[in-house]
Amino acid sequence: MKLLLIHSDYIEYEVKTKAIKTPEDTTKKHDRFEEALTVFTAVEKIDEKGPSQVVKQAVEEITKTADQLKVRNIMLYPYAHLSSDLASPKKAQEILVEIEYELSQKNYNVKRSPFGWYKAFKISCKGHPLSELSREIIPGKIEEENESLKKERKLSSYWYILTQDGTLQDIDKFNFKDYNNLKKFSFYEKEKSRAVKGEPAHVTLMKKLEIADYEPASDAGNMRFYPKGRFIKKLLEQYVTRRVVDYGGLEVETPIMYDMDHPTLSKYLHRFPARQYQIESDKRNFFLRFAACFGQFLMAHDATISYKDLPLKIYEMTRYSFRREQSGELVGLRRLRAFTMPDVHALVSDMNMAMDEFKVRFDLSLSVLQNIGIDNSDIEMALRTTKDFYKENKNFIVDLVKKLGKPILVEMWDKRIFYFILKFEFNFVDMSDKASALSTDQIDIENGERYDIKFTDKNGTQKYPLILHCSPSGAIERVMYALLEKEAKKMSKGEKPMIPLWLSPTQVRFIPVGDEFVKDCKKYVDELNDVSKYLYVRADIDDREESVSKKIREAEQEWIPIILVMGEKEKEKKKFNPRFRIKELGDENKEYSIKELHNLITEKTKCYPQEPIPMQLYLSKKPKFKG
RNA sequence: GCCGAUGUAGCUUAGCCCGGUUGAGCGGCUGAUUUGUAAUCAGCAGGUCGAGGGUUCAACUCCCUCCAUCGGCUCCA
Repeated sequence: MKLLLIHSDYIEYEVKTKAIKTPEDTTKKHDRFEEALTVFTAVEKIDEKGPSQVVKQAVEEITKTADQLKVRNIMLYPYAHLSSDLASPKKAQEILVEIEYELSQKNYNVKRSPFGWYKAFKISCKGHPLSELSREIIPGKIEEENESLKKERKLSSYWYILTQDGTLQDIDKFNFKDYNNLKKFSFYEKEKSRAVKGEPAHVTLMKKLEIADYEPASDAGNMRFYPKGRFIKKLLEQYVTRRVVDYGGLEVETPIMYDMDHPTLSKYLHRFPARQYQIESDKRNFFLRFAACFGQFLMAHDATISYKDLPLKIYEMTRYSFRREQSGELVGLRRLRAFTMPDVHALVSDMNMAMDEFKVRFDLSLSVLQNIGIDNSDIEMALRTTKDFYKENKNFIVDLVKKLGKPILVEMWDKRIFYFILKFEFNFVDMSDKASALSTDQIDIENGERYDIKFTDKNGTQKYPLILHCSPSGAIERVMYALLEKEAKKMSKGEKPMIPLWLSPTQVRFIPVGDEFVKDCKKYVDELNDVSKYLYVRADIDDREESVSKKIREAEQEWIPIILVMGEKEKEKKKFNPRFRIKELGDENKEYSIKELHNLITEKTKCYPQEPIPMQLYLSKKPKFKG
């Protein structure tokens, strides 16, 4: 709804001719109001979604202004020309009558000029700074509708556990004995003594390891990343992007903000009006994207696509996507208001192609997570679909469960409520028994048409494609959260935590026993990187004037995977007795030459992105970002 | 957003119940030590006690409001 409020000496009108087919009945052809706040109003299309909300917000705005101006007289004046996207006359009139009623209940003297007529009017504006105000009202939460949607979903939603052999069991009947995490995920149940655990494990770790931190100068849920955190995030981004490009994704870049009034977007947008950041720029309003869908769909809308081009895969690593989650929901790297999200859509011709592609992307997601360092035992799968789809495609679905190799949670609806017909998620269950989705893929059967995306089929006819939405890893920050929580679990069992070798900012630390060995360390660091110009071994040197044991202690606390002490012995033999953080890395009782260490490391990291060390070579020149 | 808890130096924290010039460890700086596989020693600097208001002769301490963080709830296309 658009409002134009004018503090007037008087407002006067005269009814002339009909402006619409069935205008409001009126006997009064002429009226005048002295010392009134004249409120020109235009009810818009989107107001129809939440009429009661709009009335409430409009009344608030009007009374606020009236009280400020100390005015008791209010003239409501329908004025269609304030907007180009008007509500139906019937609805508009209802809303205006409702506003009139509410205002009169609050003891204002209210007049309303008749709806649907051309009128001549005269107005005298007082002209002081507050005398002319315009307001835009967008219905807030569409509460009633959300409620009913929720209820409907609850009523028609059924929960099962599906095992590899294809048995579908009611969730209450399933024996969870060997499936503790699935149980936690399925019931999201509370364990006995959870009182006052302090902040989540990964939050403590992300600060301690100088990965990421809260930024008080920004909005909550917008993080700062220190050099080490940025580095880990960069490598994850690169790795996921590489895998999607190998799969055939065409990487694009699209804007982070979009016009709220764009006809296609606004429909989609107003289903979830309370969730975006909004930006006002000149006279236009923009929202920050909450997914990569818009940009890619708008691009696909303008593209010329043949059936031969399908499946067509479009990809973007969104830095960032924005969602204004409720403040209480935000936690560390798990749930943010600004996050980095890989999003690959696939346009397909029909359901058969959709299902084939779904399988491919299922494998891709599983493999991406595994290679990152999150394997099958760390995740629980959920699958959501309708009863009919399940019945018709049972074998297809059971095949997915076989691939995962353990039972999954299934949610089924009587009829389709959302835009997708089939969706899978891989969920991570953390130290506090919270579950969060990582990878996901959906078969969307609505948005091809909604965005008017077309392809030409064999016969030359134009068709709407189905669209798959996939994030093969989930949000990158959330992947970091999962990796940290996974290590926290290890720590609680008394095991040493470690960032996967390919992600460790420092892989090797040299500790010279005295000043005179610093230059030898430098020589070896260079040697480690001279073997190949395409493979990096990230090494640094602790040249500070501290005791050897203190330097080792600190390297251990920094989770450095390989620690090498450099002294007379090593200089002579050209061999090291490394401290390996975990036994999978190497044998502590063996001596290693630089060449052997190089091979050991690159063997484990060569299929991952290669980047040099993101920090100073010498620890004496490294600042502390935290603590 | 709702309910509860917390906020003291860059970090971790003592003091607050019962009002009377904030105390320490780590880190930083300076000096000594030149170190062989998880903390070398000494000195120095560093605090509008989250912000604003109130009560009081006097507030880190008691009261109110706000902000931030944590936990729970709700929520998570």
